[in-house]
Amino acid sequence: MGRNQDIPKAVIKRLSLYSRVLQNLEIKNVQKVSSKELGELLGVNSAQVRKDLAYFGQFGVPGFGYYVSELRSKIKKILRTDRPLKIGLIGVGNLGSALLSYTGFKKQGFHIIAAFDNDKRKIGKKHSDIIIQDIANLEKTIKEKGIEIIILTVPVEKAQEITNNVIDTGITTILNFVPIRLIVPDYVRVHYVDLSIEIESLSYYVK
Amino acid sequence: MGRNQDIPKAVIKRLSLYSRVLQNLEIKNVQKVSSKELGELLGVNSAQVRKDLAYFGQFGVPGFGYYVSELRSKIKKILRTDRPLKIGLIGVGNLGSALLSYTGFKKQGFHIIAAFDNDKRKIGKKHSDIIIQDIANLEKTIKEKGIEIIILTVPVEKAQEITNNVIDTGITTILNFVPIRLIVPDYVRVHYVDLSIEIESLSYYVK
DNA sequence: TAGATTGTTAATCGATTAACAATC
DNA sequence: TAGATTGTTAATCGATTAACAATC
Repeated sequence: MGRNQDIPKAVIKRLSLYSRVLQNLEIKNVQKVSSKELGELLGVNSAQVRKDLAYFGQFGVPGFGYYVSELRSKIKKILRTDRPLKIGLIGVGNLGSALLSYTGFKKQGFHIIAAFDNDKRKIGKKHSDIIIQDIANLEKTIKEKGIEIIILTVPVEKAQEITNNVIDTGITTILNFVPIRLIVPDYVRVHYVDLSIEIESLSYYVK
Repeated sequence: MGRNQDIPKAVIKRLSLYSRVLQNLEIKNVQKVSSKELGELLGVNSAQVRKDLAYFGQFGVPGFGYYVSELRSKIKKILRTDRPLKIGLIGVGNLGSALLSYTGFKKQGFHIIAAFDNDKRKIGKKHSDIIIQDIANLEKTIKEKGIEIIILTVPVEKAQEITNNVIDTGITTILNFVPIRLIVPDYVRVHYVDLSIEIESLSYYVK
């Protein structure tokens, strides 16, 4: 399972961006694209596009460029988004319930298939086609449904404890919206989305 | 107004993180902190902490460290979050309304003071203490209320057009949740929060 | 074939880390 | 004073970009 840990995180993020741009080109029925064009659409250098792809193999035709849909499907395979991703969400508060109903995920083929909370008033209620479950069922449901990624939108005070529980179930990939640095073992990957930090660092650039 | 454009974006983001960690230390009544301790709390090298701060001046006491609350207030001054930030939000859909009621912003002292939509059914309705306004009033309200930052949560198809309108009002800082690269003049700063890209790049690390 | 663009190596650039004199 | 930690310069590391032979 230990996949090439040595590929820079920035490369993986750009791969996702390439994938989306290629999707847009596909919709427009564009057949071919060069690294130069792809780079321009994303604001990155053409050499970087080629180098990013070179980490994973050879996908282009010298003198020609890349076949749009072929490249896209290969990138999706690399990212493993060539199949439905099984996502669970913990903490159905403001942000959590917004993410549950966020159509942007569905558009990209990402489906949240389970949601958990500890609030008795929420448990059992239906939200965007899924029934909110008691967090006590976390391990059972994660295993039954084969959930691979957990989105964390719980209160700060509970975040570390719940993270520990999540890791105990065998989950290794977490998207954390809670403004706290989680302590996790090396093999667990946490990506942080910190809305306040985004605002605060934008503030510096206010004219 | 042209502030030091040459300070790396990563430094500004870390500054926001330092600020939050210092806030937590303040709450715990910790008086002093060294660059080593601060670095450990954030997973960065102590030399980096010192170097980041050195961009802006000398804040420490050799042989001693930094006074927690003094350092924090100086960082807040640099980031200009030592005063209430005036934020407007455009697009009161799922994500937009979640951000309106997101308590995390308020906790950090960031207040969304205006929200806009073009849906007649939403306009005039109250949401988290603010009345949703017609987007036709964008320029007027931004100027009247002195809004400095715009959060964009509109549908993809309208994002570029609305961005153009926003820029026409004189706004130069945008937090964009719409999964599209916005075309803006050089003096405008756009930060992107792209939830699908976060999921897609996490997918690569699924075991 | 001539033209174009890839894949890849070498050069450059920038950011991170180490080291240490200055100093509290 | 001795010990500790800053601020800053120099060394290292890694990522980006340029250049070009290979090749369609």
